[in-house]
Amino acid sequence: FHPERWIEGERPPEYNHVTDAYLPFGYGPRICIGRKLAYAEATLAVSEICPGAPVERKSMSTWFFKITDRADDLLEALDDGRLEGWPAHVKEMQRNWIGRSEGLMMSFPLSGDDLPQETLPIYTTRPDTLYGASFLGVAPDHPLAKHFADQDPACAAFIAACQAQGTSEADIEKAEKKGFRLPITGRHPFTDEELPVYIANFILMQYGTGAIFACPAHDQRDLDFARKYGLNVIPVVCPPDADPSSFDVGDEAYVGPGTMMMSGFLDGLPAEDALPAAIKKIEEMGWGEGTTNYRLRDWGLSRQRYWGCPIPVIHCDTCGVVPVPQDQLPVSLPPIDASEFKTPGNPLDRESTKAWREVACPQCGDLARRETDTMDTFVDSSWYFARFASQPEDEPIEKAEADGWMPVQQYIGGIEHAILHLLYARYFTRNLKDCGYTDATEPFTNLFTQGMVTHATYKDSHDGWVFPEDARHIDTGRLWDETETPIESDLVYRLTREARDAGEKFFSAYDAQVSATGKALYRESTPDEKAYDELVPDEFPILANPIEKMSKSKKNVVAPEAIADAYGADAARFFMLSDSPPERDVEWTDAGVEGAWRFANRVYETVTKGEGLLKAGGAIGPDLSDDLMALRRSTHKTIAGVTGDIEHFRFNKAIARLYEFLGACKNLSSDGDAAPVAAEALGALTQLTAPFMPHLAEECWELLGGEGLCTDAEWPEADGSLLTEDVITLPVQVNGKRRGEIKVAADAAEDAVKKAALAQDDVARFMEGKTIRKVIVVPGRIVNVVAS
RNA sequence: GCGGGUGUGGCGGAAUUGGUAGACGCGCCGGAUUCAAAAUCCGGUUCUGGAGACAGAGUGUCGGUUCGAGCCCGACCACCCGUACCA
Repeated sequence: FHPERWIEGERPPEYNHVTDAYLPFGYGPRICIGRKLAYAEATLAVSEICPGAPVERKSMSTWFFKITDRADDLLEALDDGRLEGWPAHVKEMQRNWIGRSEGLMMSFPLSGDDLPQETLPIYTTRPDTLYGASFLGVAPDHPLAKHFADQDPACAAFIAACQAQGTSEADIEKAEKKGFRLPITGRHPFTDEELPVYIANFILMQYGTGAIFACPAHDQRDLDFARKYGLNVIPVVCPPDADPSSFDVGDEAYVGPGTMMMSGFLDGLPAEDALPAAIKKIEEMGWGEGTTNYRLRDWGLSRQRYWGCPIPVIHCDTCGVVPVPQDQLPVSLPPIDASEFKTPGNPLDRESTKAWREVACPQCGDLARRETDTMDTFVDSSWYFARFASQPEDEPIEKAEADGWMPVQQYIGGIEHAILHLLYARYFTRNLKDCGYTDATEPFTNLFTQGMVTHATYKDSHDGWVFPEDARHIDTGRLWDETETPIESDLVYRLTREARDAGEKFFSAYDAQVSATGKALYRESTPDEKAYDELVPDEFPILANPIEKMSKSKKNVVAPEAIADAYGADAARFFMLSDSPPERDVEWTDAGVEGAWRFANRVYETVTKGEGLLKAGGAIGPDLSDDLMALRRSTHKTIAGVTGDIEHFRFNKAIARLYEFLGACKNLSSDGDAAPVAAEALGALTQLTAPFMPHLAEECWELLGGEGLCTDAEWPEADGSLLTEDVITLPVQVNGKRRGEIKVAADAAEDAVKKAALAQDDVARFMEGKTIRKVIVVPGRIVNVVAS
């Protein structure tokens, strides 16, 4: 990102969420688009103008990427090994999002007066149940519905009612199935029966054709609808364990496998065979064909706002949509006054930007207009990695250069990007490949989804959020109401007096139900003690709420500056890495940071004991005492362990090892023979700590007299011969329960180990009066004696 | 409803992938130091019984496989995330 290209000015408040989420201020208009790539984008965009685009739009078109054209490949790559380095759950989410289904697209011939169309195309995944059809349905915003709404006020009213309740989530949950009967019918392909046609509120225009045939016996929604309007319910699939002559559905549609019945030529077939048979028949009759349908929809990339990358096309009355010529790219946004943001709508459509908008058509030279829509920010994030791989930013991507880096070996991001960003990036990379910019099809070989930082939240009794640092914990307290039942909350906290004095929000009285009595708000000590405490008048109870993702509105963020001042940036980083595995959320706690801070101090103190040792040098002697050998083993085990843990993203485990190793270094001596051993240990401690506490490590490095920067020093390597012990401790089990342990040479023969195990006192004690059936020796691991 | 995931001490989490369950940290308890406190250091800390050595139980529940199961298999329960009148 090039700061010199940012636009100076005030951040428009209504675009807060955009700038917060993705971009440094003003990044949009000058996004670093290579000229050639921008041209490719324009071409892709121009080639597809959505036929069903809403017409109310001010600008002349709505721009889509035809991501559905690549749905199959995007789906297949999830399973064919190209994304082996991705977490299974992310792949599963993408699979669901693409939502491929095999089915039948067919048309029912319509009869009735004043028909706007002769047939009604529908989509179904259950053509096997066609004989169970009892009505046809269309979405409220289906063209057919609109046609009749124009003539019939009742119909129009029904549609309006559907649209009014449509979006509210709470409504959808309990929404009743509702329908409106149209004065037309559709002819059944197999039975020639005339089926009634309804507008139904549960049909979505966006999916399939926005129309269905309904088989109430085998679809719950259809059944609910049929029961309400007294329509036929004809079971055509009989469950394996049911009697076909008497099988009927009650209020629950049967969706399982079974045998076809009441289904003419399909009778007796298993449902899974009936499905292709029905499709084949419909195809032979010429009424429709088997198709694949996707839940995935095309990617609408145009946004009616100023902050975004301009879509580089020009609209000409004569030539139509014309791409901006390459030598005029990138298209820059016109500078505008900050006051333009105070009115809703896109400033690019206003009088003030007319001079920018009106340009000569690149083809005929007549007066034409620039596209005023800008791109979805997801467009930018879909290919930035390729841009980084080939610089400079105002030159086209150089394929050879890009392929030197692409695909990204390790991508790290939050789970919130599991679908949109990661799918768009995969799609875009395929486009880049087709345009000849890279050979990669998949952008990210390995994906790691890290967790978020969460923090406790607190609320006062008026539901106001309270800063965690203002909550003083009373760990023995619990809130009770007058009848002595615990109030739904955990422990009691009180707003500190300091916070209140500083003007922090607080409430004047606790819940009326409690404070009416003027006492008994909490009690200290154990629940079986009946002594209640009065509230201290100037302290106020607040309640702990769920631990949540840090958010300014919930007041549970921590200020990085404050943490850095109090504990240092190293401690904050160290704590976050140490507490949880990185794919999980970390709960931020002050106590945790303090622990990290203590560790930092202890490391520094320990290293002080070895001041100058690295500079002094000196070889490690051949005959070391047991203690020194033990320290060396510990050093090298830690090197091996931490290195492996870092490679596998197990930072919390790496840090646990560092704590352990610090304990081992605690009493080291740095005299005589011990000096080189101490130097080795402290040098390793410093280097292994460096990735987590870089500043501390550099201090320690200097103290030890290391050369240059710790960061630049070669990573320590573990000596394999020091990773194993000569004498090992083996646990001994009797019948699977641990009863004792023995010390044996690491390379002891099995017989010797058996002998030692059976001779062990505790083991012998548990075998008294028993016969040994078997002795299992797992070398280096365990001995199990089976006796009865 | 569907899809995915997770269940281990008071808490965050370890467990070499079938081999000593609870590493390490937080918290808590005890001790040292201090006139006192904070800080620091040392020790303890799964539960039950026992002064103790020790014994018994124990990884959401029930069952199975195995010399041996937190880990594998079957059934269930709970919670979390995603998603939805997707025909």
